[in-house]
Amino acid sequence: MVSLMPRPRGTVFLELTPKAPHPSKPFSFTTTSSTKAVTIRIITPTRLCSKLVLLCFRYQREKSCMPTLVKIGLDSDIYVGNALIQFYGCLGTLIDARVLFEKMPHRDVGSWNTLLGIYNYSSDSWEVLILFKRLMYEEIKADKITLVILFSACARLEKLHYGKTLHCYATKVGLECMLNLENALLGMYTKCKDIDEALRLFDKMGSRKDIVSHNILLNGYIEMELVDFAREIFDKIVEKDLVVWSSMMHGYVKAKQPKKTLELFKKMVDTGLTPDQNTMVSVLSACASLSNLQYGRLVHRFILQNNIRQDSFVKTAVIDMYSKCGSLEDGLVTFYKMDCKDVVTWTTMIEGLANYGLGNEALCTFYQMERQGITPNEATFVSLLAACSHSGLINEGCQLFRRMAGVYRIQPKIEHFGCLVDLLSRAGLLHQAEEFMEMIPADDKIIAYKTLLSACINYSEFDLGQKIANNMMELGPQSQAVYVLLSNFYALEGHGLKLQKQEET
DNA sequence: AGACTGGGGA
Repeated sequence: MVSLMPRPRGTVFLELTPKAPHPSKPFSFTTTSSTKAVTIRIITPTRLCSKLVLLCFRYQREKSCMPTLVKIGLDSDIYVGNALIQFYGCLGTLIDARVLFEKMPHRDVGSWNTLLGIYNYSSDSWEVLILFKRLMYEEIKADKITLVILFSACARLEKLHYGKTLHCYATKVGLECMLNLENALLGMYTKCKDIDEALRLFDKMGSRKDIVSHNILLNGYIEMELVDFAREIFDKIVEKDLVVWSSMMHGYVKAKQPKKTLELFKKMVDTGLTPDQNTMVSVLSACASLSNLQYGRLVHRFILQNNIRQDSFVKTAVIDMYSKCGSLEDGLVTFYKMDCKDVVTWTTMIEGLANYGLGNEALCTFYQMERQGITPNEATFVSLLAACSHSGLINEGCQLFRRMAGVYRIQPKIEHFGCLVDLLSRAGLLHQAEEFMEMIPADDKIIAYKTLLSACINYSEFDLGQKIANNMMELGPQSQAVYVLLSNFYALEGHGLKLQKQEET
């Protein structure tokens, strides 16, 4: 009836045949994965099917193996349908999920929630809002779970106003005093940076507040770069869990206080908690910004010794740590050993190579990435252009810049413009760089001008430098660094003019 | 029975 065939590389194939066991006859099976054994008792074919699907899902989520559903021959009902929607969603085949949803003869609010949930999970929050409209139109009664998903979607889209409207709706239907709904709401307010509203809600929640509520606020402060406020909340939490520790450690990484991250890490381990992969990413990142290879190696060894799962986040952080700590070799070894590299992993490696002045190797890595069908993003091009700039690959850099907009439809940002100006300036192609300035939006010009003016100083290009200096002055008052640069230029220009006059006489 | 709230990498 049911065959569960473990395949190499952790794949589990499930096959269900049309003839299900007799409904009255209990049916059970046991399966083992590398990490866990699961036993399920199933009574009806429907539940059998639905449980199997969810089992697949759990495997998927724990990433212990990749499930593939081969065939379901049972007549589907609403439960099977809901479970299948969920399953397809987790495999990332949203279209299948949607087709199934539309085909279902009967849908309950759970079906809607499942579909909303997978769109939300796949970061397609717009679709969540569109579907919600339809849900209201079809007069389905939204429940507390629907609203939780919606608040989460609003948070991601930073749709504060819409979220507030939903908040009123929740109050009206008497759903506002449920903890996880309030937490979702709190998350929405913090992610939309309405800290006043978040604090009001936080106070209103009174004793209902749990560790999740505190952590949401803590992360809100970190996001707003108020790491000391975050620390206050952190210190107030008596029984800190892994998530809270990780949040605070990440907060210090973000606030460029990596030493405090490492301090906290020590403290956390002393309290007897075993860190997980999320924690380790922040610790590795702290080592990277400290460029402390010794500590970095220690942390890497810690991960191996404690059997902490190395997912792509951890491995990417390891690569970054080794590259930034001066051991590109170790970074490369980790990189080549990885089998599922995503765009961030590739970008990290490209950046590592670029910083070692290995421009051609960085480009080769990029072409390899393209061949594997990974789509580069903004950050990838920043690393690539930096690689070209550091290695003087002028043609390649210009070509990549064109490809970024032409092939990948990525709007160049100041980082990209900066790299290209840098590239041209270093090569002494100052006039070309100046022409290029016209493409840069006014708000971003000053940074590029700084690069260009520095280059003018290096190449003693006084005329062009004068023009650029005038342009910079026209942009209005600037930071001190700009005036220092300008005065350097004028000092040199004066000096240069004197030299020229001496030559003339 | 299932759908939902807090942390991570360039």
